[in-house]
Amino acid sequence: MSIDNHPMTGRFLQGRLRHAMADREKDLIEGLILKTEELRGEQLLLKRGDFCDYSTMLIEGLMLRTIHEDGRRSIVGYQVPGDFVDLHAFALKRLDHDLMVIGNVTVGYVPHERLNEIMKTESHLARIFWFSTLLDAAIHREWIMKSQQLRSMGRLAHLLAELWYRLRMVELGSSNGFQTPLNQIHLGEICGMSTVHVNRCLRDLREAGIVEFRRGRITVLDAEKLKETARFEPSYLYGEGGLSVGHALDKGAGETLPVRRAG
Amino acid sequence: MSIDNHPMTGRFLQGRLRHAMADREKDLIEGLILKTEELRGEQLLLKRGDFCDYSTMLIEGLMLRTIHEDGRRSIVGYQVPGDFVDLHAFALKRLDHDLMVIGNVTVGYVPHERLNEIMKTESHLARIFWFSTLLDAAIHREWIMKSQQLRSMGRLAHLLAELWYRLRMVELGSSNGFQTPLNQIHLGEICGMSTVHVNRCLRDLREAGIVEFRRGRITVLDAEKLKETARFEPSYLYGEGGLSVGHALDKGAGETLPVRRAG
DNA sequence: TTCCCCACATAACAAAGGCTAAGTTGTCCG
DNA sequence: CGGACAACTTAGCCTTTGTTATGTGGGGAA
Repeated sequence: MSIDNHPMTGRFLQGRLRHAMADREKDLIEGLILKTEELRGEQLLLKRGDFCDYSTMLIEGLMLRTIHEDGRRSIVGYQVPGDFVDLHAFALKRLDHDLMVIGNVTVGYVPHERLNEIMKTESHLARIFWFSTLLDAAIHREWIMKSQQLRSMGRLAHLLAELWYRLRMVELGSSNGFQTPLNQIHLGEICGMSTVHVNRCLRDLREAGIVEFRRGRITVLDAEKLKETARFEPSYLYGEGGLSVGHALDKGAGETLPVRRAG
Repeated sequence: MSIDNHPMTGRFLQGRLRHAMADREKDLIEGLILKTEELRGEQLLLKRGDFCDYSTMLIEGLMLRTIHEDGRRSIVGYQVPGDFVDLHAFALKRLDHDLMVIGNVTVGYVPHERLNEIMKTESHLARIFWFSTLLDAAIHREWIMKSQQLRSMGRLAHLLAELWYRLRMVELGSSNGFQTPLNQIHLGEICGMSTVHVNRCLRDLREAGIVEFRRGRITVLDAEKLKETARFEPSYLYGEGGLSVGHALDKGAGETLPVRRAG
């Protein structure tokens, strides 16, 4: 297994830039976690606007980024195990959205003072951390594009495909599906559609032999059709072999290529 | 005027954290720009997946972040003067989307080797740069929420309200409107709706006495109604007086508050 | 076991928005 | 001054999606 010997942070950037970190750096990250906490059910972890001088690493379970407006909730992102969830808070100090946990969750807390110390001396790690926050932004952009281009069934399929892919990147989920604490209301809050319509689309996906949702258990019936329905193209997740190949953050990579322009 | 004596970068983080930078730091940033270029019309500046070892500061005009899929174009973000456009490329090295210029644009190029040098010695500036990329992510999240919560007229109103606000943050636009190179096709590509429907919504907005779009000239007829229709709440832009008050990136701010949790 | 509750499921109607197909207007260019 | 072109405008029809209402089913608590 590749969760190596880091029980808390072994999934951090797994499948992406984990290979670009030296063992010494992985140890440093592991040492950042001051304490861990187990939570269950659906609860608020951090509220929009709260001052915050620690960050959170998600160790087990699922977390949601939510925004409440006019009494209605939106889910603008989610995080899977291994994600450094609110590294944002380190640079922004106040979040523009809420963080919620859902299901059975284990989180690790990282005080910003420890991060500060490390960032001063470890410039490569600082870049890695920055990189990891930019991954979230890339996912945001994909969501924006999908909301513009796909009808509801495609958006729903895309969410399921992405979730499956992200879980498998960190060695969760299986080749024929995965488990999730999300219900149909959550799916609607993520895809921007009514619960009734989520249900309609799930029925269509099931009857088309693509994917089945049953009380938190997602069974992928036809991975190829799912990918097609969702127009899922995972390069935006910057996995190994994708856009990040030959990445400048790799251990010891030089940066000597000349400036060039496209077009 | 507050564009101070930095002709290229004087708008960088204006209205947000510019006040948190020392004059010495502003000089450093100004010195980053190797050369500038003027462009006009609608053209591709950087293509998805291209390797890239410089970043771009937008000095004048408008830039778009676009993603093409199945022959259809999506606009997933835009930048206004003063924005450090693809600082992302510094950390990611390859972009997951295209960058386009539109209208009459002046850009400044910043080689990554210069950025590298500065980041090593100037940890405060490094944090400022990180902060500025997180601002883009916050905007992405707001767009996601708006796409989930608002119908087409609201989304269109939100775009116009945000653009107006962001331009005014950097002392562009006026109290009753602004000029933009965007046409109704672009508006549709941003809001995820057909051009025909953009036109319908613009008519509705005009007839409701809210805002008027006429060949690149936006006239705000009733700022209050616009804000209301768009449910526009600008705190996500982290302007002065908003979420970033008492910000830890302020010059010389200490970071001594205790860890606390919300909820 | 039985009840209760929450998540899931379906139907019928209404509203929003996509698509096609024409116009119309303004601007630039010869 | 007239033609060409791009941006804008409107109408009509049809699909997608929201809304309201109501029914079903399975798991946990008493």
